[in-house]
Amino acid sequence: MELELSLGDSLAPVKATVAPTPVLTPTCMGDEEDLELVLGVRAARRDEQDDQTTCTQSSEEAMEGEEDETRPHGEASVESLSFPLFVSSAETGSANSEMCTRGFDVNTRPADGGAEAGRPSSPSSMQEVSTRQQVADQEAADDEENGGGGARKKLRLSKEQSSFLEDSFKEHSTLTPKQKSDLANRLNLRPRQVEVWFQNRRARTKLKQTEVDCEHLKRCCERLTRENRRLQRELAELRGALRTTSSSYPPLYGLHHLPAAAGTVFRVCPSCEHSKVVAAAASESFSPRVFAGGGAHAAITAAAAVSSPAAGSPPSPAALFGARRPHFGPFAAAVIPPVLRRQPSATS
DNA sequence: GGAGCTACCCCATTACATCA
DNA sequence: ATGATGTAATGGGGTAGCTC
Repeated sequence: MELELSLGDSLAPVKATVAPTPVLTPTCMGDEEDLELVLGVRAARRDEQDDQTTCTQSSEEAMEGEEDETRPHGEASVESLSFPLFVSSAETGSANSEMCTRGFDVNTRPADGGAEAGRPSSPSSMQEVSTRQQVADQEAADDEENGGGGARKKLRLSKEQSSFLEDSFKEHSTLTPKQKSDLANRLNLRPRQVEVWFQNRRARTKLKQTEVDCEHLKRCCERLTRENRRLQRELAELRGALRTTSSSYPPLYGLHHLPAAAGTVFRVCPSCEHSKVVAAAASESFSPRVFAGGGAHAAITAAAAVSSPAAGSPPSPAALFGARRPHFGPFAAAVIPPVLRRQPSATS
């Protein structure tokens, strides 16, 4: 037995199986607890990226040459901030302790001459050139160490770095190569680190959103369960009334005096007892009116069509799938908003 | 058109740092 | 000291653009 409900100002009807177990479609959104599910996670596509700069490790050396020109000296940027990371090892924990003991900071872009160990950038100095070489050598040695099965270094970004990345993420949750290299330059990180940070940040956003969605569906399910119980009670009462009245009146004409609800039609198929709430009132609570003898499945189907959204607009997925696929688990594929899933390219 | 390459993404997982 | 938590980093798999 199915009930098609329209709860409140719900945008889409909610189809729920009445018995034996309440099941709901994941379309139960749009009520007063509606949540904004659309996130601009995938704002920038590759085809929008005019800058074809490659940002892999291997290309970082290629970028070094232009670094000093692209970096906005004197501009208000994170670089102009006094990073604890670059100034003192006291606040950044073991990573900087490692920096002290090993002579370089694993949090900074090693081959970058910009800000090593608390020293402001002075691109033209010979000392820096020599330091760069040392850093590059150290990086190479470090890479060997990692490749040789050494422990993976765990880096902690400074608060300034994190907050700057956070601000960038608020503006755009994906990166163009240019944005990536700019951020890497400003924060003295490797482009790969910036890229990974954005990936992890998107994952965290999605996880949080999933939790919110689950919570919403849980509330939705609880409400529908309550509604389901209430409707079952009413159904039982109506069946009792039907039996009572049909014993004293002819079955086709005996039900007009039953309580009516505003805007709600409740049809019971006499042959199979397949019933459906056809059009619910704006209010969630209603008392069904029973039409006996209206009876054929065709009538019910037609009535269900009436309950679909505005004429001319396509029927809701619940209405479309209802006939063929009456039961939806609460955590079907549609639980994850499609916008958060990988979207096909417009060109494909 | 298809193969190869590159870059990017998501996803699951690992590994480390920090905290209670 | 230890388990829980947060998160940087890694690796796999998929997709798209480009070149040959």
